[in-house]
Amino acid sequence: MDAICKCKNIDKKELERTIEQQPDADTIERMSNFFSVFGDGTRLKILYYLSCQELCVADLASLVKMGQSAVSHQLRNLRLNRLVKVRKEGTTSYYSLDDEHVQSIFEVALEHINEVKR
Amino acid sequence: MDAICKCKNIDKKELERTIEQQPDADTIERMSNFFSVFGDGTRLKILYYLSCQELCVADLASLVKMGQSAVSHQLRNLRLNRLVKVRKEGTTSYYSLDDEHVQSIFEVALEHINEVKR
DNA sequence: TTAATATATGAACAGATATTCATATAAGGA
DNA sequence: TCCTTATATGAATATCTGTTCATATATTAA
Repeated sequence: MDAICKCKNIDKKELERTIEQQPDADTIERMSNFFSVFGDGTRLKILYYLSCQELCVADLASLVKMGQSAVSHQLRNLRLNRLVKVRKEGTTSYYSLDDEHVQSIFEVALEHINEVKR
Repeated sequence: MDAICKCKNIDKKELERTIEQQPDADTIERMSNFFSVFGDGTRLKILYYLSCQELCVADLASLVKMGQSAVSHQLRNLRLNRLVKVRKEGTTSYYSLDDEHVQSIFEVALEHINEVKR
């Protein structure tokens, strides 16, 4: 503990609790991975559009003004992270949200950026 | 609109509303930027430790098991994004959280990754 | 079967990002 | 003043990530 805390003014009892209760490496990795998914404009737009209604790849591509391939890659990312799901009908794939947390995540982020508006 | 929606089964009235109400480019950029900050394990750990108590750079470095420089760079990032603030005392800098959303953000993320546990 | 359409995916490339290293700044003590 | 300590920061580097391009797969129509 001495090796860890060289500063005065630090509550060492509190620090012990902090270390005991710290999230394990796996949790940290899952969390950072989860947030990284939201850390890209294209994916945010896709999630926004899908929060309104189910849409096919071609429509999403024209909505986000990006190539079909790029959108398809991003949808794969979102699918692997369990944020969207697919429904196939003939050759077209209809995507929709697969997580009810997306809305609340968006709300907290909007609160933050609105407070920080410079 | 025809150029946008080539698929059947799409509610075009809803699509119009979706486009009208879509967040502007600036908002999208701020949001993705905000989430990117949380998309890194080192920063997540720092935020966790600071959610327990104010800490100096050296202590944070030994807690996250990383060099002083790396931590300092990340603290700068967090500071620029208004997530932490500094208090100087002599040569040491004490960092603490500067945003009450951090807790709620963490909670939503934990809910998600706990549901997705594979 | 052949052609057309919708989507998926591997490879390549460009741009972004985290860490390290070296060094600068700045305060306090000897 | 000189030395030590705590932190900050610019540059370099290695890694990661998003997009594009080319192509594969699969379904439907002719």
